[in-house]
Amino acid sequence: MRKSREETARTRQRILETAAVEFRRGGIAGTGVADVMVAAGLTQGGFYRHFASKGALVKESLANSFDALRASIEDSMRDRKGPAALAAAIEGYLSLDHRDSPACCPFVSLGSELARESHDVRDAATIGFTNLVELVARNLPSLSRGAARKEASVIVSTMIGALTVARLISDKDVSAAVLAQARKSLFERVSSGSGNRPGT
Amino acid sequence: MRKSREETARTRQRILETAAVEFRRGGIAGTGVADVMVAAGLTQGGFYRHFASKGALVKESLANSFDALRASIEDSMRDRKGPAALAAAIEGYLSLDHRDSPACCPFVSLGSELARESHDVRDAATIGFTNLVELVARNLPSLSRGAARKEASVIVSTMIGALTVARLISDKDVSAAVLAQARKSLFERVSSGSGNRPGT
DNA sequence: TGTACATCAGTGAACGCGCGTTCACTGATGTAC
DNA sequence: TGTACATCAGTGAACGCGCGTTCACTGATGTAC
Repeated sequence: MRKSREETARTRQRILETAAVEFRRGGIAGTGVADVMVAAGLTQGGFYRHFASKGALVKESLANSFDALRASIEDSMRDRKGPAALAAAIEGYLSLDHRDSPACCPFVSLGSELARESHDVRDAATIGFTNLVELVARNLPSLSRGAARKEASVIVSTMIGALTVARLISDKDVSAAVLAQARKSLFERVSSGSGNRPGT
Repeated sequence: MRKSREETARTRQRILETAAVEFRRGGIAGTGVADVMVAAGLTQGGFYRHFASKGALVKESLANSFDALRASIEDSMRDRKGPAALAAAIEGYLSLDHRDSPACCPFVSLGSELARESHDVRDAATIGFTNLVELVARNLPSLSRGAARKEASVIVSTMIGALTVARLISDKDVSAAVLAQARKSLFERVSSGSGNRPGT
């Protein structure tokens, strides 16, 4: 039953992409190697032909998730720039669809679990967060580079916090209101150009 | 080895308080009944004299954690009022000490896990969040009741988001910077009284 | 180009291990008289 | 108030079960000549 090199590479990629979604859906601790393999249409025994351990899969699939998040936000900005690009990104990120998606932002779907992961995984998270901050800062042209980064850090923190809260709350009205208020506040913040006097 | 009624009640309370800390330290999925019992100075067999299941312990101990969070924030406000009270609360919440504490805010230490918990637990989380929003809103006297609640929802979301990010990031400088920028932004936001024009 | 053999992707069953839960047992506490 | 018995908090071992990982096996693919 040996497969060709190309098929082996495709299988590995399929496991990786399946895992990225399954970990976000069920949590890292809550998703087993067998769950991932069955979801990828395989049996668990074959897993170790592709990865050395569950930890290796976690590390690699999360790095992919962070990249995919950045790509998804860049995509939501399309060819807009400045406040219009940020507004589009915020609208998509703080939407009910994103909240209810199994492929939700990894900082939100895995936030508290990531804090207990290996240094490797948390290094990938650091890069992922820094990339998001850069992406937002690039669209705050009225601020200096340093000030834009600081402002962007707060904007991204608010987005992650609001979506985290919206997902864990059981009351659908409160949840939708948390998203709506964060959207409104961030819209005003990015359109006023500078938020509330970021300095130094 | 039967114990008196008072001692039984004290033991139950001890298990509850131990569990509240252990779940926040190691996660719900990552903390076993035996871990909690050993940390409480007991053996695992005795657990079921006090609780029907691990789920029942989770529900009850998390409700306690949400109450303890409110009490802790109220305590950090002491007898201050308005912006001064909020500044004190923000400073304590977004501190390095709080970030590194095993008894960290449950919305942060368990955020992504809570989204997958039972409706009961998430109901408790809804009440816990609403209570924090009320506490903050009460100290925004320049705004109408409704506007203050909306503003408070964004402030609390930002606090939770910034602390979540600060905990999962491996780079200590970036982590400290995320907290510092959120503190600065929120200080300005609460001292200006209205943030950025909350409406409706 | 064709043949013979080595490789290895994937299967399905098995392995320890730790988990939540149960249980027989103990002896101090609570209750009935 | 004192006595006899029932209750039950806590112990320590055991139970299934699911997990991550390993392994013998298969047969198609890759390689050496």
